[in-house]
Amino acid sequence: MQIGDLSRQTGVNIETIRYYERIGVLPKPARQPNRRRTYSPADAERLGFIRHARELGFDLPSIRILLALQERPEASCEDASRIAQEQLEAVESRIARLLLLQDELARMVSECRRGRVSECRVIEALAPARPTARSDPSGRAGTTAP
Amino acid sequence: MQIGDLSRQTGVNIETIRYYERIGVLPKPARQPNRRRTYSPADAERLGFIRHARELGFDLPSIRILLALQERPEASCEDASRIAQEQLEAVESRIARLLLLQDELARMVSECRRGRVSECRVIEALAPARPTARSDPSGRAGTTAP
DNA sequence: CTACAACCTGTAGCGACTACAGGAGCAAGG
DNA sequence: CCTTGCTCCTGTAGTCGCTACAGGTTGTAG
Repeated sequence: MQIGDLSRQTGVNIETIRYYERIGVLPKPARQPNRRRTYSPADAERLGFIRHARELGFDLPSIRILLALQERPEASCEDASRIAQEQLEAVESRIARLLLLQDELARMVSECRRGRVSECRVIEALAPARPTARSDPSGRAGTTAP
Repeated sequence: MQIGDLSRQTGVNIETIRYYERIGVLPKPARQPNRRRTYSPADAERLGFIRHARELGFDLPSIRILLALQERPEASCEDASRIAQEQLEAVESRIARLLLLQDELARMVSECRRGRVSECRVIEALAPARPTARSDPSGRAGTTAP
């Protein structure tokens, strides 16, 4: 099977397949005499694994670890479950954060009376706390973005 | 106020501030004789606006539009509410997607008995449909045996 | 024979930053 | 005076996970 077949079979873009090979997430495949890549069903399985993991939001370093584990059936799956646990927590916190955003955006949108910018809740809600008469230029430090 | 003060006041990284200037999201500030950038409270407000919008997930092109609108109080806020509406929809669909992931990940993690990789639900769940010891996997997209 | 598809390599671009090299300016302390 | 240390400067390159292109070769069908 050559790269186009693999691409169709797994739904992964050809360029992405070559990219995965370049960064070592997929092994270098055998080549035909004309230098074209040849893949086995095992390669397709591996790529399917990668694809599914990407869809679940795992990053490529994590996927590397999961792939390495997958090849050692007798190893403990401690690492795998830790990675999945971390991913789950990351997803949960993203959800929590997005729910807050959703709230704020929904409020913005629903309160916008579609009049002039000067009365627009969307714009207003984005503006930082205004120095309404009183200024606080003490530059309270502290939270630098991580 | 110079760039470090602005950074502390808004919580935006110094490098990011310069980046925003480079791409024209922040206007080029006045300079002191020693070439250092000087910012006004209005700049801080603008940057605060940008930061908040970024936190809400707006991309920089959208933010550019919102900033331009903000400066024209008499304009209609139609664009602003449309952008916010789109952002809201994007957030909603991201939430929906993440809830599905959360489900799948939670199932993975909870079913993992922390034994060997060969029995690990995490790894198993990521693998694509296996041919489970079946002979003749001829079904798929004109593949030839390797 | 010609057209076209599929493949090849290598490089550059995306978005939104972040990091670093290598230097300048300035205040305080010795 | 000189050093130390801080902030700032410019310019460039790296991050992540792709995606797109240029410019070439090979294979296949009509």
